[in-house]
Amino acid sequence: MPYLMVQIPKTSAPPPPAQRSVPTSADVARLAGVSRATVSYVLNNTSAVRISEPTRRRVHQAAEELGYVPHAAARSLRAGHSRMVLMPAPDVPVGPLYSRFFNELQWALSRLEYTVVQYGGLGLRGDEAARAWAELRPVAVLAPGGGLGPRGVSVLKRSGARAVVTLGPERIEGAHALLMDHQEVGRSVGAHLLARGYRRVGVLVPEDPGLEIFSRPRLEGVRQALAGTAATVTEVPLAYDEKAAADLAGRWRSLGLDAVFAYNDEFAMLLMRALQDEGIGVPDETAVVGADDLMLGRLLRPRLTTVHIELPSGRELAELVDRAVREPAAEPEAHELLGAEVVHRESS
Amino acid sequence: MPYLMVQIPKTSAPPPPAQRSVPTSADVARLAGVSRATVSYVLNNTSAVRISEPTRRRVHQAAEELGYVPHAAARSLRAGHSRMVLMPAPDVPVGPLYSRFFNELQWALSRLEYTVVQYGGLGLRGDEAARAWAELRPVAVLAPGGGLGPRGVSVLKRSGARAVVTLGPERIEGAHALLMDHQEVGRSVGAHLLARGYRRVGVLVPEDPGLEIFSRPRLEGVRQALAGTAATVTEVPLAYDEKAAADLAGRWRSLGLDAVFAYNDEFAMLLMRALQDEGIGVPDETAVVGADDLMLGRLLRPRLTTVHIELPSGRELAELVDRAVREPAAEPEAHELLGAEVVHRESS
DNA sequence: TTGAAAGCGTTACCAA
DNA sequence: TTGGTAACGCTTTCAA
Repeated sequence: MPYLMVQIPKTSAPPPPAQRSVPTSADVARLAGVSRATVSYVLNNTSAVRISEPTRRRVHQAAEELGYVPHAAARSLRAGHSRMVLMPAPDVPVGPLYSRFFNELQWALSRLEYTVVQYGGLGLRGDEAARAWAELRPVAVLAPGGGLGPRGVSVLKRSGARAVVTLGPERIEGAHALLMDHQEVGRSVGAHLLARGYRRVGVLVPEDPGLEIFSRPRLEGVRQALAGTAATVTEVPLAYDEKAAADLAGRWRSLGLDAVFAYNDEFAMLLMRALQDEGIGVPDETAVVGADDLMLGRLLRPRLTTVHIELPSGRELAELVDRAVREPAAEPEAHELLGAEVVHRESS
Repeated sequence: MPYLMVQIPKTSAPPPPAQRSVPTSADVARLAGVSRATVSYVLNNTSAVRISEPTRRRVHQAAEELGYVPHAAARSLRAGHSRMVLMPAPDVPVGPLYSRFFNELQWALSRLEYTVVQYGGLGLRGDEAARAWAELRPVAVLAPGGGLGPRGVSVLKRSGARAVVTLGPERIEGAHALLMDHQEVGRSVGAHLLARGYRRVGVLVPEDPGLEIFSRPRLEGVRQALAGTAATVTEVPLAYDEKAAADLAGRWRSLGLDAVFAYNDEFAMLLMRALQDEGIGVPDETAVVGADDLMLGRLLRPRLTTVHIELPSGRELAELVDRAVREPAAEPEAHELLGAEVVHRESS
């Protein structure tokens, strides 16, 4: 941000207080009695040039003594590129499923010598955010859909990103797409309920707006699966809150539903408890289905029917990113990578 | 690329090929027919210099047309400092409590105009990691304890970090400390169980080694609370796994415990279900206490006694970081910031 | 009001 | 085997 650059030099002019200035490769060179070039050769193990063993030692020792650490910005400025893969930090607390997936991906990218960085620019929307990311000149950007549009992708590519990969429901022009179609989750639940003879299906929709990107498609998927049948779909908003659940359970019978898709396992647990406290039998009076196949679903009584969501391994994704970086001209790939399968247990 | 510089000035007609090289402020200057300095003045709203309105417009338009985005590395290289706050990305899937805390902190730091970056260097340990972080020349580093030692702190400070803040059980020389003493969690549980007359206390310890930094102190806390009393403490390892829990429940009675602290609410749920399936009454035969005060504890029957953990607001922490950055010479502060309080429900 | 030039820390080319 | 030097993109004096 421009005004930021104006603010700083005034207020915090840096007269090194109790802090010696940061050692540079020139300092190392001086202490070792060699040139900066030699320092660079030694510290980077440049194979094109041979440096004598005594010199190497002197350089290493000098670097050690000064606590020299190379300056990444200077290096990538000089090199004209970096190995940074940027992903925006999630702005909502994210479940164990997604969290594990991200970790695996991060690990796999590290193995391929990329530096993974999660950028926490929480105020920024869409193209604003893309601009902020572009300032860091990442070699690749991995962004959840929703925020990023074709303009954002274009900004990133023009600023040197060799690969832009979106995770989300739809393809974005110019970007590789990892399609995660949560409608598929809803569809599988719809089909399951239909097959088991349920006809008046409720779908819980969390009131937290941050979850809409998941909840809307899941709802829509149920609608699709039941379209053209005798079954009806009722949207039921619910906050993740004991009181709200109890209220809902109190007027549950008036809704006249024989089954409900509870968005995910945690909401399912919340609702199921409230229904049971109200004396409503699960699954006899109302079937309950969750999603995400968390441990807790197996621990409930009745055991929770849920949707197992299969994500690809982090390694595969890391390889996609790597391929895209190496072949930036290639046509963007689109991968459908969300497998949804109902795990039938006792609650439906 | 140089040859581009040669091409343009002659024709000055920009027929944009597929993938041009990244536009710089020099390109903007050329297109707008001004100097690079002027571009910088305009784009940064430098108040010290007056630029005519027509010139401003030309510059802005040229920047827009080229899709110019400033190069953060070059900027901070020149400026000699950045506003980047670095924190290592967590290497284990982390619970909702910690996750919410981090999000809040991130948001608060953004409000103070810091750029928050989570660095995902998963292979690195201790001082290795500190070196990698130092390469990015962050103005502040916020790191969970465990990994970082005094040497790491020193590396970071020598490389220009004006504040190093650790989150963890102990103070590290030279760094500000946000002390999160999980022993306190164990102590409060120990005191609670003792007061309610339990004498043979088991403590569940997750087998996942990533959780040791939390589980060890919690166990130790229980030991402390029960030291010098007639009560005994038994360490009970358990994997987060249905089968393991069932096995444990199968030999539960042979352990001769009348109460168990289950590490956290999720393990408590796992164990409680296994005990109940085995016909072991909770709390009559064995009391169960969790920790973290998650929603799910309220939904269990019997309702789960747990430990509510109070973390400070992200805003306060952000302000501590900001203060530390502005006054790097100041004595490192240490804040005790984990409040633990037992929430008594029905399972104990 | 604008422009020329220096310099931030690196690395790579070309000489010595 | 080593050293000088230019260049990466940007901001900021100092001059015009």
